[in-house]
Amino acid sequence: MSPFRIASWNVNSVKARLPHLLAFLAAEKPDVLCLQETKCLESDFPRLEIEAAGYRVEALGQRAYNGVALLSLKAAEDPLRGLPGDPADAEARYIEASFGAVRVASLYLPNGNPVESAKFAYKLSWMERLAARAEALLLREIPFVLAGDYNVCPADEDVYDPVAFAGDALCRIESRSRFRSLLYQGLADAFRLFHREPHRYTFWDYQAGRWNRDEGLRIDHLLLSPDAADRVLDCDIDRKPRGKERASDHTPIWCALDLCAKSSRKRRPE
DNA sequence: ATGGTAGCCTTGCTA
Repeated sequence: MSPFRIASWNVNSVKARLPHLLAFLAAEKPDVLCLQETKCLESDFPRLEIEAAGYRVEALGQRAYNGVALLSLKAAEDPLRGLPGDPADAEARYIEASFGAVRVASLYLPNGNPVESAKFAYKLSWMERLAARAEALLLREIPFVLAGDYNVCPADEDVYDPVAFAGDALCRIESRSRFRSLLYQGLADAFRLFHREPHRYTFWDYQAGRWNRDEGLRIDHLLLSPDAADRVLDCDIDRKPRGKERASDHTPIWCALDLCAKSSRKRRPE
């Protein structure tokens, strides 16, 4: 059986990016594509065009900002819309569903700038809710992937100018320590399982020619549960979509899982 | 050099 491929892409408006999105689906044919910053209500989602390309749509949206979705060749099962832990949080930043044996989340973590504002506190509390969700999923002992725009550069080597970004919410120690906590819980940063080199980015600001100078940030991540990490075959960043005209400021990251592989992982006792 | 760009049912906000 061929590998199960999962990609994640912050498209910065699914309507503005529809031609590039359809081209990516046709060229790469991922089993699941996680989208962030769709920036539209579910009722405005370009569902017909995506379904005509052979993909199912599970979306959580709001007007103008945020918005996440799961596009998949096979139907999503048992979807969860919204990150648990705060009933007052109305921002459309998390959607999760099962696709056969693997569970996948598409998440758009709050940016958190400026750090003096309530936005930073919201970011940190959102990360703690994500950790709680990860713990609940880990107890299931299933392969799962938490994919998306984390708005966290895990280390200085993931930033083109770490000095300039030292105080930025994407690089602050509070953000990095919470990201590391997810790893200490048992999740694996899929990209770093296969690539040790510094300065590999997933985002380049539209301003100041950052793309042409390859001055970017690594903020889009695929975090794998132990049972997913046991089965991962490869992971990489696909820079091609960022080089197009009218591109998103982010480019896709993907991984391939061998779901037929047996895990040798010891189960927790009953 | 306090700019620059892109997308949003916009005239500022978010990134």
